[in-house]
Amino acid sequence: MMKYAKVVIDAVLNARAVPAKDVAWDYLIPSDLNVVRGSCVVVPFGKREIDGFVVDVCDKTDVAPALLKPIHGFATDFVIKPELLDLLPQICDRFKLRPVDVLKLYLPSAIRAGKPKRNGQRRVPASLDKMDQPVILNPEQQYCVDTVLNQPERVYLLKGVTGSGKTEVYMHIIQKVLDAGKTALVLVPEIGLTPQVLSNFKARFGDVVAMLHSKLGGGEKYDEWLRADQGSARIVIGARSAVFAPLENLGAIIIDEEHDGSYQSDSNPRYLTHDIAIMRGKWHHCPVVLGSATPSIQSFYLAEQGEYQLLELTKRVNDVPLPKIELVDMGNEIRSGNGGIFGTEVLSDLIATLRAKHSAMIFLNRRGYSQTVRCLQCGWSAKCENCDVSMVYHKDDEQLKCHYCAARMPFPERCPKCGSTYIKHGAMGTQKICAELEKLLKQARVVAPVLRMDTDNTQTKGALVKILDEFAKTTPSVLVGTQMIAKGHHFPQVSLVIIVNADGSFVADYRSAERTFALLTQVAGRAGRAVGTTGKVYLQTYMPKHYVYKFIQSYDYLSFYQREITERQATKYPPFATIVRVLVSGTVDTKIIRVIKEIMQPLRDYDLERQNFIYLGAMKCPYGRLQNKYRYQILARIRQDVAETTINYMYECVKKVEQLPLAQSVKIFFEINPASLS
DNA sequence: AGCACGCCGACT
DNA sequence: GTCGGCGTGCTC
Repeated sequence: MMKYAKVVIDAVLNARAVPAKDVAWDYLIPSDLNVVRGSCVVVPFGKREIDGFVVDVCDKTDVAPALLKPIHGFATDFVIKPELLDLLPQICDRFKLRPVDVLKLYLPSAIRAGKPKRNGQRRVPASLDKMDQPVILNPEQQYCVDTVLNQPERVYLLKGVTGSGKTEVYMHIIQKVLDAGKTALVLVPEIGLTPQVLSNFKARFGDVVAMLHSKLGGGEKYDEWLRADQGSARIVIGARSAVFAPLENLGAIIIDEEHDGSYQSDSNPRYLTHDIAIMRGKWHHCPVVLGSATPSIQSFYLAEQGEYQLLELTKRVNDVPLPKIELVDMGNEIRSGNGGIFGTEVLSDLIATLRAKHSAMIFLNRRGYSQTVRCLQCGWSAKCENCDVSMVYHKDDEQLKCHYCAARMPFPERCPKCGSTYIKHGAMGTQKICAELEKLLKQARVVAPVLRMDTDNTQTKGALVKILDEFAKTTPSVLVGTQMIAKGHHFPQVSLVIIVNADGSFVADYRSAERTFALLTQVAGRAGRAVGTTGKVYLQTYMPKHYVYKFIQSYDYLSFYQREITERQATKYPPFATIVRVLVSGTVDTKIIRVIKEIMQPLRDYDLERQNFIYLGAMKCPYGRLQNKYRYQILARIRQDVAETTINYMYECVKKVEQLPLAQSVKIFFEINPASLS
């Protein structure tokens, strides 16, 4: 009997063809090709040859026989696992994505393209001795492991303070999963995916560990993927995109530091790692463990509602006390005549710490030398010509850089507008802190190297490890850095942490307090992780009365959560509402505005009838132009009880407008609970 | 995206 | 007459 394949094609189609672009196309399966559900094939399409994904194989078709063409061959030998194909409709519906975009996540083009030729050696260490033995668990840890293994069909929220041994809990669960002949998926934040994490797992589990993340080179990525796909790697460790890892027979899925923002993708296709992990967990009847010292408000709420089961680790392994956090009122410092970077007491303590041969970490939530460059005479400031943002001075190469596009310009010696030489750096970045600090230490006659770590000097492979190694082996020394110094690294010799400007992570969005709490708690946790020392943390702020600092200082997650969830309920923000953002961008702003109006009209009518929206509005984006494209958005806050139907209606409206000739030169993005509104 | 088809004005 | 502009529609 003749066999037919339903093929989702990977072709960029004209907006006018939208009714067709979301569906599968029928093709004949030649008898000599073993095409199965999940095959990735090459098919003729018009006069072209394109890649396509076989989502079904059947023995009848509605298409006239004369129109049918045969599949030409395979794009790759990899076959998408049945589980992931089963989840395809669910994932598309949840995030309002096109099937082809999700299929491409399942089988990324780097993998489809095959193994590139490479000259280098395999970078991922092939094997390590199994030097590392399982640690005996404390009763709390053991209880967590037993609960997860005894009731596998659940989602767990594992809340444990820094240093309470969450990793050991994960490892014990994974060991049992392997013993049962199953596989495990371990997801970590992008920034936390260091060689250390991998080598810890390799040391415990040996060669069955594979690593998958976007920074791997083509050849390595292919190798690791292949090992997971064929089953020779039974544990996959990876960042966000590894949630689609081709593992069969999953026995556990772990999301470490589940509150981390990198689990939500910020470019298309946008999805939330937790949701995918939970769908896979359901399919495999396996547990999903979300671990964090500072769970996201969303996850803790779901645990409170009984959707997830809460497990807690309250004791720090080794009973090391948590560092003492002191708030420093920087407004006060200025009023008493100290206009420097550090509070008076902070600086003297830093010097004392270094003299006592301990090291220190200085945390700043911003990269570059200074945020803005301004002429004091005429007020000119350096703005990117393609984007509505200020350019940032980078000292390494004496350049002003735009952080949103490739624009660069040399630091002007004279103001381009009025010619004056009074050009001032505004707020500080890591580079400026380093320079200032070196001066201060010299004055105090303290000999300690100042190391810097941020996204600028860790782009090249191995750079990050090199800085960390140097910091670890040089005592005393100071490490100045952004977010990335906060994650996971363990430095026993650090007894002091300074958070230069705690307020830096506040931006106007409903999650800023949550983000600040998680980030600063984690930063604080870097101090005093060694037995016998009590660490100290200075938190410099201009808002010392802000509630988030009170709760950070007392390490009181629960009270923080209570306050936050009460506020969200009162103000109707997630999880008590769902936010939808429709972003429209393009080069002609009048067209964008017309598209926005077309989408808005039916939504306004819909709202008049039903009042499903707590808020509905259209506006220019905070960054109204990026990479020379204008950006406007529709923001909707939807009552939670009608969220699903309202989101579906909004999506229908967007799809309709997308088909209009008017929308042909603009791009429309549809996001549910977006991570950023800029 | 490409390509074909078809309906108009401008030309050897 | 017919050459070629691009608006419209289709690709299993």
